Parts: sequence; C-alpha cells; structure tokens
Amino acid sequence: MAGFFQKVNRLVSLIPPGEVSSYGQIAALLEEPRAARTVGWALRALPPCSPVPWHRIINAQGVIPTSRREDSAVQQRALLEAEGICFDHHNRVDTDTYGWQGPAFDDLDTILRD
DNA sequence: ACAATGACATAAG
DNA sequence: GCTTATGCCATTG
Repeated sequence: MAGFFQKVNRLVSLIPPGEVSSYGQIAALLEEPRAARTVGWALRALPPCSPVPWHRIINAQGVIPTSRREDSAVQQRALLEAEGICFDHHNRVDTDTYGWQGPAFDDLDTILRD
C-alpha cells in the first residue's frame, strides 16, 4: 500500500535545498492535481525521522498551514531560514523565487515507475 | 463497499 | 483580506 505515499516521499525527497514546493505542485507532478489533500496526508503520515524534507512543503499561499502543530511550523520556519529562505512579515515565502521547478522527467519516471 | 479523516484548493459571501 | 462551504483524492477502520 501507501503507493501514493511512496511517490510523495520520493518526489519531496528530490526537492533541492533552498527551494520549496506546494501540495498542489506535488499532486500535479504525480499527475493528480486534485490529490493535494492526499499529499498532505502522506506527509503527515511520514515518520519523524524520515529523510523527506517535509519542511520544504508549504501550501499554495506560500504559508505554513501547520496551524494545528505550531511546533512543526516553527521548526519548519527555522529549517527553511537555515536553507536561505526568507519569510515576510506574514510568514509567507516567495514561491516565485524559492518555488521548486519540479524534477526532471527521468526522475518523474523513476518515481511513477515504481 | 461505506463512512470518516486530513499539513489542501477553489469558489462564494 | 478573512471565513465558510464544497470538491477532490487516497488511506484507514
């Protein structure tokens, strides 16, 4: 199971440092632009020690939606800042500047292939 | 197979 | 700009 989890895991793992991505973007890359919810679900289900840079995942608004987990939000903000990403006074990230452009087709094929 | 859930997205007020 | 309502999809019990 967890097929989608696997895809999301790999895809997010391909996100280079200093860049951020959104649920809609991840879902779209998985050829399911409507599965944004599932993407969030997958990330939430990730183990605390997972190698996946989940902190690089933000919503389409460029803000950290971890309203229910302020601790995580703070942690993510710190991690992102450590990667060179700057937040504005609204805790928003420049998606236009730090927005991940997505992996190469080869990588996508590798992800979707499994 | 059905109902409930969830770090979302989009539309409407 | 913010809040509420609806839709979407996959996972779990």
